[in-house]
Amino acid sequence: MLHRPDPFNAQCPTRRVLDRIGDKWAVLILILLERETLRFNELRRRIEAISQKMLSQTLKSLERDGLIRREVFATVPVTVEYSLTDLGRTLASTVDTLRLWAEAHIGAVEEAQRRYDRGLPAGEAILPETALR
Amino acid sequence: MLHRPDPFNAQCPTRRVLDRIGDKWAVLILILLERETLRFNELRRRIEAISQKMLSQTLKSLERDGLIRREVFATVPVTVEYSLTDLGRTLASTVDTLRLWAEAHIGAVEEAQRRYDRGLPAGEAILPETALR
DNA sequence: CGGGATCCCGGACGATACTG
DNA sequence: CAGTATCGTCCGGGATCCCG
Repeated sequence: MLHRPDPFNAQCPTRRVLDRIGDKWAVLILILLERETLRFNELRRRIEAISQKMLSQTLKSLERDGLIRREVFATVPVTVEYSLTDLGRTLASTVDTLRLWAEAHIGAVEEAQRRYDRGLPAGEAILPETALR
Repeated sequence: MLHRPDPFNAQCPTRRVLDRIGDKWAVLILILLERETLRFNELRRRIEAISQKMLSQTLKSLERDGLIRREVFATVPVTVEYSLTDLGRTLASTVDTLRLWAEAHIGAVEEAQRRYDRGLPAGEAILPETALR
């Protein structure tokens, strides 16, 4: 690579990758598939409130990125299984730490929100004007 | 907590936290602030293509979540500095591993995309019908 | 069952102008 | 400098129908 990746440059490929990770549905799908291979409607049932359109669309782009594998079995009716590729597995484990963070710190976040909504006092100092710069 | 967090439940708070992380701008801001304290327009310049509206909006919700701290200095014109809170720092380091993943695997992702766009051969097996289930 | 195609709405987002 | 306010647009994504 001729120039180092810069996610803050709008054109940089790593920025696009970051944006994809930023997809809320993609994150949930990766976390689920890290645990087990699932079929389309199984994913649909597990991820509450996702529409079939978004599921199908998100699965397709994850497949395009080489993160998940799509296997079609010629049964009637047809069966389609989704699983992580090796590449996808490396990402999924990273993404799962985000889930762990969320579960561990959800309390602190909610408390911060309540304080902020009350009028953001407490914890945040009001700076003296002596601190001019 | 009475019931365990379930990010797949649309109402679960951890799901909302995950969605916030899913915010593309939030991720970039956290990564930048992990490195150093920055002022509003400094952030604006560094994050290419962000509008002042989105920056202001994202900063506000990050502050509300207790992830960043906003400090106003009574200079003329006024100076505002943004920095991570302790809570924000724990998240930022996790998020930064995503950036590292993106930089490390961007090549593999782009190659997968090219293959997919060519007609998704190579690597993906066409299953024999004998594998009926 | 696992989607694709179409229609359509609301909210996200950008551009611009104004202010303390 | 660091925002807020207003407006207008665009498109993400839900709903629905259909098909192999």
